[in-house]
Amino acid sequence: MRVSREKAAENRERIVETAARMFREHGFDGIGLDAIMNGAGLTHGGFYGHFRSKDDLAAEAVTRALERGVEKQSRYTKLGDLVSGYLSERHCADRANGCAVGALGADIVRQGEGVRAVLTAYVQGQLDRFTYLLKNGTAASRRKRAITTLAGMVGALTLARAVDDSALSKEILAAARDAFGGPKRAAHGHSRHTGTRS
Amino acid sequence: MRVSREKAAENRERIVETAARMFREHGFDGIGLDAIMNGAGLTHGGFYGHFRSKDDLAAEAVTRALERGVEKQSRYTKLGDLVSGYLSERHCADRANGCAVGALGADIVRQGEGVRAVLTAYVQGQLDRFTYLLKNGTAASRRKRAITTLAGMVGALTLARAVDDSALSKEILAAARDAFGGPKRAAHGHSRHTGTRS
DNA sequence: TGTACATCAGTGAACGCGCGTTCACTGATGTAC
DNA sequence: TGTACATCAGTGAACGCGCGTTCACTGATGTAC
Repeated sequence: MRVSREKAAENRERIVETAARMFREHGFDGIGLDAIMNGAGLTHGGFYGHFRSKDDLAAEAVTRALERGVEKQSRYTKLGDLVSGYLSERHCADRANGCAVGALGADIVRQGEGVRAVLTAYVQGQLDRFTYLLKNGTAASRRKRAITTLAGMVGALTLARAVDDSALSKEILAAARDAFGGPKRAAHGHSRHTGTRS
Repeated sequence: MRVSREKAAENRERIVETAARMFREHGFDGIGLDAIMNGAGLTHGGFYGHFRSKDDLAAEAVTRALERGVEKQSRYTKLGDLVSGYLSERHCADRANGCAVGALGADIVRQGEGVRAVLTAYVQGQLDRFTYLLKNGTAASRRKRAITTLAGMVGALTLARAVDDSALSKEILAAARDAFGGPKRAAHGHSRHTGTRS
C-alpha cells in the first residue's frame, strides 16, 4: 500500500501533531505509539518508517507544540494580554492544546537530550521576548521580571490544574493574572492597576 | 516468614518512604512496584498485604512527601528564608527529597482522586501559612501574594530543572529568589517592603 | 512458664496485558525504457 | 504516451520485556490452654 511522497509527508506531519496533543494530555509515559498512530489514522507498524524511536518522536512533538505556542503568542503585542491568555480558564482546561511546559512540566527533566535541548532554547526565546515586551526598568531588571513572570505563569497554571477544587483553581489563575499580567503595567491600558503588593 | 507486627509496621513505613522518594525521582509511571519494594528491602509479592493498589501507594507516598515538606518549612519563621531555601540550587538538584509539587507537577492532574485530594489540601495549607507569614497589606492582598509566591516558586523550580543549561538554571533560581523571596523584603533582615514592580 | 496450634507477613513463581520494536508482506507509486 | 519493473509507505502479526496483580506456600509470631 505505497502512498505518494506527498501523502507520506502529510502522514508524518499528522503523527507529530497527534503526538504533540496526546503527550500533553497523557504525559510521555501515559500514551503508547499504538494509540498515537491510530489517532493519526494509521497503524502502528509504520511508525519506524518515520521515526527512529519514541524518544525521537517526543522531541519532534515537543518542538511542534512549542512552535504552536509561539505562534499563538505572536498575536499579542502587550505582555499583559499574553499573560492573561495564558492564565485563562480556557487554557487551564485545554491541556492537550496548550503550553507544553505547563502540560509536561516536571517530566521534561526526565526526558532525553532532544526534548531538553528544544525546551531550553524555547525558554531562552521566551525570556528574550518577554524582556523585549517589558517597558520599564533597566535591561537587567526587565530580564529578571521576564524570568519571574514566566515562572509565575508556569507555576500558577500547574497549581490551578493540579488542584481538585475549581474555586481554588480559579482563584489561583485570577491572582496570578493580576500579579503577572501587570498590576501597574496595564495590559488593557485602562484601570487595572491598584498595587498588588504592599 | 511471618514478621512481628511492629516489624511489619516498620516495613510498611519504609515502603511509603521509599515510594515517596522514587516517585519524585522517576515520576509515577517511571518506577515499578518491584523496584520500590526492592528499595525498601522486600520482595514485590508482599506489596498487596500493605496496599490495595499502586494508586493507593501513590496517594500515601505523596501525602508523606508533602508532610516532610511541611516539616522542613516549619523551621522558617520568615517567608523570605523559606523561599530562598526552596529556590536553592541544593533543592533544585535533589528532586527525590524535595517538594513533591515541583517534582511531580503536571503529572498530579493525571493521578487518581487520592493524590489530587491530598495535594489540594496541601496547597490550601501552604497558602494559609504564606498568608500568615506575610506582613504587610490587607488580608486579601496577602492572600494574593501568597498565591503568586507559591506559583513563582513552583514555576521557577520546574523551569530551572527542565532547562539543560546550568547557567540559565542558576539565573532562574536567583531571579526568582530575589523577586519572591523578597526583593527588598530581605530574607536576611529588615526593610521588607518597597513594591517589586513599578 | 511451657506447649500446640492458628495466624499471617513475606516469598517467589506465575498470569495477562500493553508496550516499544521488528519483520515479512502487499500493492500503489515512481521510474526506466 | 504506454508498458514493465523496482521501490517503498503502510499493514498486521510477532517478539521480548516489564509491569501490576494474584496466589500457593513458608515459617516465625501470636495466642489459647
